[in-house]
Amino acid sequence: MTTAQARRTPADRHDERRQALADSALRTLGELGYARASLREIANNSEFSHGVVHYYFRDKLELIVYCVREYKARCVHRYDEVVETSRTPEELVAGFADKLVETIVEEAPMHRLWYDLRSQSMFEESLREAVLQIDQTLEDMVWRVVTTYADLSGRAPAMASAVTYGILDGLFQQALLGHLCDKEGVLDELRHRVHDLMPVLLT
Amino acid sequence: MTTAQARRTPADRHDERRQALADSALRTLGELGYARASLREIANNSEFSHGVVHYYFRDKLELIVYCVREYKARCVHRYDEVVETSRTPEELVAGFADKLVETIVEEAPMHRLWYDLRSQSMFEESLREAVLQIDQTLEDMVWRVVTTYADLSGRAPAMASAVTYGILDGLFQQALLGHLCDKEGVLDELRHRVHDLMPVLLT
DNA sequence: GGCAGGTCTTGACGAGTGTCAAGCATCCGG
DNA sequence: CCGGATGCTTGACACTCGTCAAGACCTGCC
Repeated sequence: MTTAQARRTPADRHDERRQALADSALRTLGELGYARASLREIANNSEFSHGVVHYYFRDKLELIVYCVREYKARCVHRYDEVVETSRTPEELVAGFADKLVETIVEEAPMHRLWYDLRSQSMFEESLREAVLQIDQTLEDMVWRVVTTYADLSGRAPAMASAVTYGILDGLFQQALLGHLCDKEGVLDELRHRVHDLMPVLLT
Repeated sequence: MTTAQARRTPADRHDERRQALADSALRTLGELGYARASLREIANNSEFSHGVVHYYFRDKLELIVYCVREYKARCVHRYDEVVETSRTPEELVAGFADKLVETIVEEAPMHRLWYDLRSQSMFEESLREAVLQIDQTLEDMVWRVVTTYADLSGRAPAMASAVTYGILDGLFQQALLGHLCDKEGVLDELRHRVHDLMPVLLT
């Protein structure tokens, strides 16, 4: 029936457009934030007109949650390569720290959107489920880094997964804010802090 | 001239009303967040009507920045008593951890507002000055706790002030989100985590 | 009392919002 | 070549927003 037999079934086309729309939305959301990104603005930054949103999504919230889940899926394996290729603890720490800095430089809009949404979820219950799910995914991602680091070091993580994530997330958020405020040296500081901190995360 | 000689000079009355309006605004902002707290809603939760805002404040932004600065002034000495009365490191850690938990329970709306504003400042430049200033004040507050803890322990802080703040802020934010999402045991976890973490913050 | 002055309410404005229905375009099977 | 379904645009709706001007209220002084 619906198995992928033909080149491009109508349903595929539908999903493609949905995806394209979500991509545009994500760009606009990263630029303006959750509150100020209107559907008209989102549509303006895409190849569609403002009415089409309700053809592919029930309402604004469904669009945004879809976007953010997509972002999650795209972002969650950002550190996998570092984890897999590192052969020494020093190599992993260096790779991890560099990747964090690179993330801030290249994906600042996406990540300020994430912090925006997480803050909004403290007010809007309808966002909480998606936010908690994504937060868990990020925690798992960090945990993969730290457990690998522990293995390479022949030691064990000193703290629970959530604590480790909370700490690193705090530092990352601080650096992101500093970077967006044009504070000098914030990226190098983050790199050094990660280097200093990682050993502390093991027993 | 303008010295406080009379019972209540007109200028005083003016400031009192300004303050009362700011208090109402702060309550509404804590309830709805930065984006959804309209001037009408703020006025509804006060003894005034919606037009009066522009009598006491130039515009919405001036009102909000005024509110948040007031909040800062009110909140910045929250841990002073713990710092001043503790005679042993254990006492200080326990008092600090309890106070953090108490803050989440009693002042959750104010603090989600703070995180909301800090996120918004990543998008709106007009908020950054105030946000950075408040962030620094919070960092100083945490630093007072940690240096006192170090003194009582006869040791020295292991990390820079900003790192220490970033770490604790990360954990606090995580606990606040969990608390607002009705996650069980989140407050006790925070308490234990602070107990575990504080020794790590010293050399 | 009456008349300023500051204080506050009311109502309106234009701009912007999410949503949706009606209609145009485009494509595909007959 | 046609006709219907699908995809998309346009325009309108009901609403909310920040802002401000016009006037009412109120208070205190002559």
